Amino acid sequence: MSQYDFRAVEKKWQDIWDEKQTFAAEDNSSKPKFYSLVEFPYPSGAGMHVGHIKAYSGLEVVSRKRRLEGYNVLFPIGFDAFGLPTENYAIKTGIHPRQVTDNNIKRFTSQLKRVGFSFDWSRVIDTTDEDYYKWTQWIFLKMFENGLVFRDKTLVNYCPSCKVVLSNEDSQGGHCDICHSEIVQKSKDVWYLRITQYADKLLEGLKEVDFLPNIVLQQENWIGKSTGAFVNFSIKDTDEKLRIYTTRPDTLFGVTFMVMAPEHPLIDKYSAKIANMSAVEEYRDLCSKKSAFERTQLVKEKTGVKLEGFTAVNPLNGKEIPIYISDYVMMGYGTGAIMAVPAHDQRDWEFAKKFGIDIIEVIRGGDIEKEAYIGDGEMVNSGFLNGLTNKKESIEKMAEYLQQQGIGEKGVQYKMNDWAFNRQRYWGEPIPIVHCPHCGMVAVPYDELPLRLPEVKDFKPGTDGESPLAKIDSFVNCKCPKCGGDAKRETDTMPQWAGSSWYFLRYIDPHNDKALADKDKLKYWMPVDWYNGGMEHVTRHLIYSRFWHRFLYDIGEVPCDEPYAKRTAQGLILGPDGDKMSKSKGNVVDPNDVVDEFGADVLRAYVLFMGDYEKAAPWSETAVKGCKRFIDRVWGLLDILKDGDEYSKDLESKFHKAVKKVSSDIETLKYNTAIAAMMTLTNDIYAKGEINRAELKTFITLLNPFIPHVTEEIWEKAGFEGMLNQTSWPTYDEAKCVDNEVEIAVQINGKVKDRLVIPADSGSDEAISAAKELDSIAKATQGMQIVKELYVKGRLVNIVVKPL
RNA sequence: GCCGGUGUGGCGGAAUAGGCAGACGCAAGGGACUUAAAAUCCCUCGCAGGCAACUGCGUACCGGUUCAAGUCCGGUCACCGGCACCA
Repeated sequence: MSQYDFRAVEKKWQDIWDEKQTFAAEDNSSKPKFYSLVEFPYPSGAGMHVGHIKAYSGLEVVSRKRRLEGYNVLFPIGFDAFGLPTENYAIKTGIHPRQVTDNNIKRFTSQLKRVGFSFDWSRVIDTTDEDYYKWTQWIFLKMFENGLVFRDKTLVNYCPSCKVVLSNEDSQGGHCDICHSEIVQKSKDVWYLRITQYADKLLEGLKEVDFLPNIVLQQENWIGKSTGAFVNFSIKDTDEKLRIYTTRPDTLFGVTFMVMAPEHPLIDKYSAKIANMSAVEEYRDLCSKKSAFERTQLVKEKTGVKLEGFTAVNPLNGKEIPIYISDYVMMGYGTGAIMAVPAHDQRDWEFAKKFGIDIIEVIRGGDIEKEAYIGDGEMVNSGFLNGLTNKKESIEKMAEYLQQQGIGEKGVQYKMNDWAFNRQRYWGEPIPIVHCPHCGMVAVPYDELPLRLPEVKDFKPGTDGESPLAKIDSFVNCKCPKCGGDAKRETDTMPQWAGSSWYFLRYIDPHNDKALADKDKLKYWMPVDWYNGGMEHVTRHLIYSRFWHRFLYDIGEVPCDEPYAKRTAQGLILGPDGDKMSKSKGNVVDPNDVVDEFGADVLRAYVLFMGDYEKAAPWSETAVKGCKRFIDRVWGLLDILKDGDEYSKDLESKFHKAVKKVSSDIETLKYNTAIAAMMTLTNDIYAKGEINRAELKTFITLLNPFIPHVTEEIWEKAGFEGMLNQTSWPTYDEAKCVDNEVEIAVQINGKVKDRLVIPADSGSDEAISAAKELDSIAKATQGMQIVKELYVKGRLVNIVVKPL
């Protein structure tokens, strides 16, 4: 048989699949449906990365297997193309982002096709297409209509380098997600989506879906729900209340001071009452200059200023309590003020030590001279709570008391903040809102969507962080849709994450111009059965899109509350040096090079074989060759093909076992062991020296989802009918997975001494007596007392002996 | 600091439910074929000792449970990821 010409063969089948639309999903099918989704790529100028290939190859295998199992499979792809890298490239080169995006999409498409992924190419979407972002804007307006959009002037995360406001999700760790510059806090007018209103639903929804446990955990931590109580402290000589949130209301008797965030509004309101206002101003100034990073440095010492002449009253005992401002209290969480219980909170303890404030123990069990005691114990110095030892009970009792007395009430807090939703940039969806001097914020009417991005020459943001759109008078000036008077358009655009928050719905009906998707089609296809993507999206895209989808469910636009039934994540591919691949390190592997040199099948096999799918693994140039050898050996099977319409006796159980193993491994992301099992089977076949037609048929069907080109070619060359991808997945017989004979180990005191072949159905007695007949075992047990004998079926015999 | 995860040959990694540690692949060494190289095929391949049959040790470290531990329990260390003054 000739050498395998992968270039010609791969091109041939890719053209056939393309022409016949082999992998197009059917809309009105009676077959069971399977919707497998991979995260659509951002079409960057760098082209595809081997990481993309690994991310898509997992569900590619599942999708191909499902089709062979008789499912109607929707496995779509598209492009998430709005965003800063493209815009920055446009600023640098002067090429319009539209042009840049189109070029990059073209390039990505050809690269994806070269790998032979079985995407449904008739459903490709592009988030920057106006027929697409029309519906992104439509959803935004629906949210606006339902009170989920609001505008607020607050301190926000701001990237001085990108000149944009960022959400918390986009500035994790105090650094800009795009350029990694340090984030500063800036007071700005910001559009927010009220995602906190969905915090509980997002948390609850996690119980009904099949996500990897660490994904669930990360989302739970990000949402960060805590339960506790709000307490209103009176301010001495005023009618004002200082409202705080605490998770431990039961420690209220241990409060010796209060702390407010430096930005707390009460400070301005009562500046006249505060005797040392200049010192306060000085401290606030200092804080505002700190970056988010500096401010969250744990190691640094506690700082603060006592407010002179401005004190609170403990509602339980009427005691006067000093109030401080300190930047260890954040305006963005709770009420921006706390009651400090230094005996039982380490931060409060450090502050109290530094400022010489009393420390009152209310929970027994630690040494509060040395550090705060945060464990459980008996309540002391706490009036009606004294003697209680159960934390839950004392919290409950205090909360009830506060409620009765009208001083406070139970409450819930979340770490998650509302989603800062506008970006002062050009290459994004325009926010469809008009600012009218009479009517305020007015929605652009639905029938005027899409609100198109205007053509501009200059994409640079303004120096004061203003959107480039603000410079286009013809865009900005408009009439108010409500009163018809002169008005101005919002000039900010939506963040990168807008388009990807609902894209999986659009695949279902990508060309619909009446709705984001047809309801019957949504009903048939949703939810996504299996979604695979990166861990880096767990607290961003994955939470944002669940939020949007739950909102669409609440307004009756989609048929189910949770969009994704199952979510998995692949591990990174590291550079050959074991470091994360990056251009600057020069360790990036280009999938094109691999396809050129070894072929698409080799690339596909290798990314799945290289290690545990869920873990990071370094690329190895030489290991790729192992997959190349394997595929050549698979091709070589044509040379030793014999007739036969059932499995041969000596390979029968091996084939049944392989079908079983490969079938189950694909379902559990164990692609590496599935391929290993096929390699083992290949070795067995070569050891025998021949393969018959029945065996070959099963063999290449099992491998087809992994290496579709070469198996399809073998199918044709061997003279089987039709196309391999349109046949069916092999089945196995559990009874035939067992061999007639098994080799077991024979142990003395748990150490292997010998091996023995016995009939697989041997009983315990037969196995043990056969073991004892072995010379080596007879010798080892001679002169010994046999304490115990056991047989583990099909595994081993263990004889426990001790000296007589 | 808190929460998760991981730790197995020279390397990537296997190991059902507590049951033969190292499947499969890579690299390495030896051999065959070849004028030669590549490719291919065959053999060896956890460590230490021994001519050998064999013996001892071995899944990060220390201890425990068990006839039997990579797997279970207690403790320690290291690395990776997430959050990070969240009251």
